[in-house]
Amino acid sequence: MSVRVRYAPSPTGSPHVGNIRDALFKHYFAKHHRGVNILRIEDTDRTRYVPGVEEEIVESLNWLGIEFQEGYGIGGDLGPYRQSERKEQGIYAHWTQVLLDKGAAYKAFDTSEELAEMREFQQINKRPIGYFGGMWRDATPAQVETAEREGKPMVVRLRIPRNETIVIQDAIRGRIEWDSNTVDDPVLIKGDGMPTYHFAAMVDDHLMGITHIMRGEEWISSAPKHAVLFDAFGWERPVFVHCPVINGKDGKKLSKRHGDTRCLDYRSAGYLAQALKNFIVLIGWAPGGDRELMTDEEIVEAFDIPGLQPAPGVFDMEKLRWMNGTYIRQLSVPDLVSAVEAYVGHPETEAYWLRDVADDEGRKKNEATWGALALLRGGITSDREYADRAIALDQERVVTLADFGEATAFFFQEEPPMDEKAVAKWFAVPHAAGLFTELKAWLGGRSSVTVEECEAFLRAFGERLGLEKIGPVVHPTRVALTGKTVGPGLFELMSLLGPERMTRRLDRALAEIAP
RNA sequence: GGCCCGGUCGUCUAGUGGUUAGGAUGCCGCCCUUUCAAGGCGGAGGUCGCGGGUUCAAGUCCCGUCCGGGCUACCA
Repeated sequence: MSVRVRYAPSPTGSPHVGNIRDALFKHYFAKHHRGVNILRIEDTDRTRYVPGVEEEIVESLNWLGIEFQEGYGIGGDLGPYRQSERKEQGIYAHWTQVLLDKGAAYKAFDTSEELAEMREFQQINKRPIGYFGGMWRDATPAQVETAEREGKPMVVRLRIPRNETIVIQDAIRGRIEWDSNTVDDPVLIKGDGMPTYHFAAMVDDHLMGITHIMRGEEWISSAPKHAVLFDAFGWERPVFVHCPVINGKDGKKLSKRHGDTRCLDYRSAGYLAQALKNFIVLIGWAPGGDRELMTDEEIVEAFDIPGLQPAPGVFDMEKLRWMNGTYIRQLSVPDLVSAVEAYVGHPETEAYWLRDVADDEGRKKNEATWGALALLRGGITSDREYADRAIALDQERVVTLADFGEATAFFFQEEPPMDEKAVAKWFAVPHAAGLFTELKAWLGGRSSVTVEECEAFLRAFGERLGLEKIGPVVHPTRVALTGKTVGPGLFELMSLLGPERMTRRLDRALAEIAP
């Protein structure tokens, strides 16, 4: 039988890394088995519904190249793929009635106050907390009829069998069992007529032919309810695959301060989709052996249940940064420049760096980052070839796409800011003025210089000075030309800057030495 | 409180009874070198949560225990 899985987000907020990892596992699992991945929107909680999130979910998924063969926005024979629409079609009402007719579910008319009271009582008496029947599980038809006539609030609950052992077979953890007396009767249909996750997801999973219920391990506790539901219908249970979750550095669920960033913010921050995917898939899954850097094809080939880890993992930002850097370095120059061009040109990039942040220092840094990026964007429009070559020169020196702003800034600034300490150190060497003057003279009249010519000139100058190492010649020149002590190879950068720009910068340096 | 899941360097992990417990990241050092990176080489970092067993042999099997986490909603 062909594998069918589903990614079923609730549109209650922007997709974060945890959600995306879930989607990623299903994507690779389906591809590995040449099966089907379905996108289903679970919008049964109207109180938490956030408009516009569906679009962001789709955009996040598209950015990462997570594929679906069926579902919301794609289509398929088993739609609709949005649960609120399925509810409108009466799908859940129909299957609720089936359960009611079988006696596998029952109507309950407790008020929320009564429920709260019940829980309080259970807490005080140290009893298991939950709905284990109340007065409605075994109410007579007459009592139910009266309650309905009085218009009391009603929910439908699943009748969990008592005094039994409920066993599920988890594909990662093996056999898991519960005393059915510790499993309470879950609500299937809420007071507003909407189905709960427990009901809608399981009914849809069956109707959509889902073969593997892959989900986070936080669902293990509800698994017996779901198993009982499948059994009550007489449906074959899918394979349960409870995947480990991603935790923050504190070992707890991912939170804002621990890297649970909005998925698309990684794009805005300059991460490559492929790097993020490779990194995230490796949390909670390993291909065996020492493999880490993998192409998408290799991951598809290797991804399967045996590599899934039972223990949750921690999101390590530093390792993501390393991986992103190696992915940037692996890009061909044409691919690199188009990635950078797309990045600086994306409206969300600017919005990301310029958005409100609480601390002052952080905001200033972000503004500076965007300032440099905007400079690069301007450079690309005014002289694309020049900009592209500048980008290529910094490929080895960045971790994210955003780093290209700062790294290439001096190429576009008419008067790059000078690092004062560097000026103090390198403009003070005795040969500085002579070096700049000679270089200027050498440049005079030329329209361009090659890397080799620059190197030859500076080496010759060094030799005339009797220098063994070329450092004392290189460093002052670098500072004069870029204002900085770090950056791409000096000869390469000189060739790209060209005689005109260099001459102006040398004039400025000379003025600095002897005002 | 109850139920359930988990536990190998800080972190991600390899490991399926016999390995000096391996790799990656991060950290430190050296080399290369015009700087910073990148790259190469090396180092520190693990009593495999702990305690008992079983076995000639245990990270690997069994029992107990501790710690962490999840659920305990008419949220998902």
